[in-house]
Amino acid sequence: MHDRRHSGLPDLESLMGQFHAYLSKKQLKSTRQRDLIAQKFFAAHGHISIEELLNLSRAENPRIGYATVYRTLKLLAECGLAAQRRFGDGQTMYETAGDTEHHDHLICIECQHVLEFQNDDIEHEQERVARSFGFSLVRHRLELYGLCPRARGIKGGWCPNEEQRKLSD
Amino acid sequence: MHDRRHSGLPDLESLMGQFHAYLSKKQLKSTRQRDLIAQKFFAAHGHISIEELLNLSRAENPRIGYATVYRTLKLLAECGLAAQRRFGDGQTMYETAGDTEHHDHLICIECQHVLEFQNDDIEHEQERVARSFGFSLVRHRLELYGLCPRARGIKGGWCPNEEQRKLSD
DNA sequence: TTCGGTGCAAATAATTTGCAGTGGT
DNA sequence: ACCACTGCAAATTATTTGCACCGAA
Repeated sequence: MHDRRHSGLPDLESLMGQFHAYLSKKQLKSTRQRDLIAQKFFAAHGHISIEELLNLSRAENPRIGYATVYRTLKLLAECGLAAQRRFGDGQTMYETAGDTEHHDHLICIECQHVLEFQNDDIEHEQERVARSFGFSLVRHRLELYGLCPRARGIKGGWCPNEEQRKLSD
Repeated sequence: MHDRRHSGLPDLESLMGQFHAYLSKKQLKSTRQRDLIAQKFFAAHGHISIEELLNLSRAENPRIGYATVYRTLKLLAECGLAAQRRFGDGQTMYETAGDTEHHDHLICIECQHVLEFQNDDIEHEQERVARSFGFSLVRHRLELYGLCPRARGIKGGWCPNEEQRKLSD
């Protein structure tokens, strides 16, 4: 149902390629900083905040500043490679938005973590709704908020938060 | 399909009642300012920004300040009567979120206007997805972005923007 | 060599908070 | 009367901008 995520994903090289193509089309320049930030961003291919991205980038180049991260992310958004998202109260997050791939979000309101999923039935139904109003559908956003098994009090229940921790250690 | 908006909506009185119930349960006080802001908010029962709400409230009581509006909206959100929403880049918007009623959004990316709709098939499928991850679903947000008939270039096409204007005159 | 890019610090914008006085209960 | 609430202004936080210097084309 959603393992598309792990196969058809554009690879880093192709994403960087798209980015560079956009820059040169607009007569803008490729710089170390932009490349570094874009690579970190693509590598994280999930949800990342400006601050996290800054920290990742500073690990390799400590002199990178907030402004450059903001500016680079704005470029990435312009060329459709990043999408701005503002969940609950927290900071603004960005995510990769390759054309081929789309996912929706399932968010635990207790541990705050975010799972991605994809469901074709929902997508089709959305198409139908839009058509029924005479609209042509361009894009959408679907976020489900709920409680993960752990938060629901299921003992030994699985929690996306911890899952994530395990993966990143 | 969406004329439910004009029938089953909780009325102002009932909404104010829920608000007051919440306040007294929490041993908080009902004040003129809170009542005024809440009423303006419910009356607008669509999407409204802090600033718009402040202006509406100031029309009746010019001394209302931003802080009070923020604080009141936070209370309304706590008791489930308001929901914070951050669309594109603009300001944060709030909308009424009565328990009985739920709607999703269909937004024209050209004329910026927002239609509400409700589709049970999608709702059910969302439930199923959440369950398949072991989540219990609490609430969701669905926004469809597209082009309205007019924007698609259909001559004489219908445009939610103008529709709205007609209704509110 | 030429502009656009970068880093920093200062500017803005959005939201929150401290406090002295006001007002529900 | 008590303690929460309000309005204001100051504080915080997130994001943008101005500018002198740097570096890709």
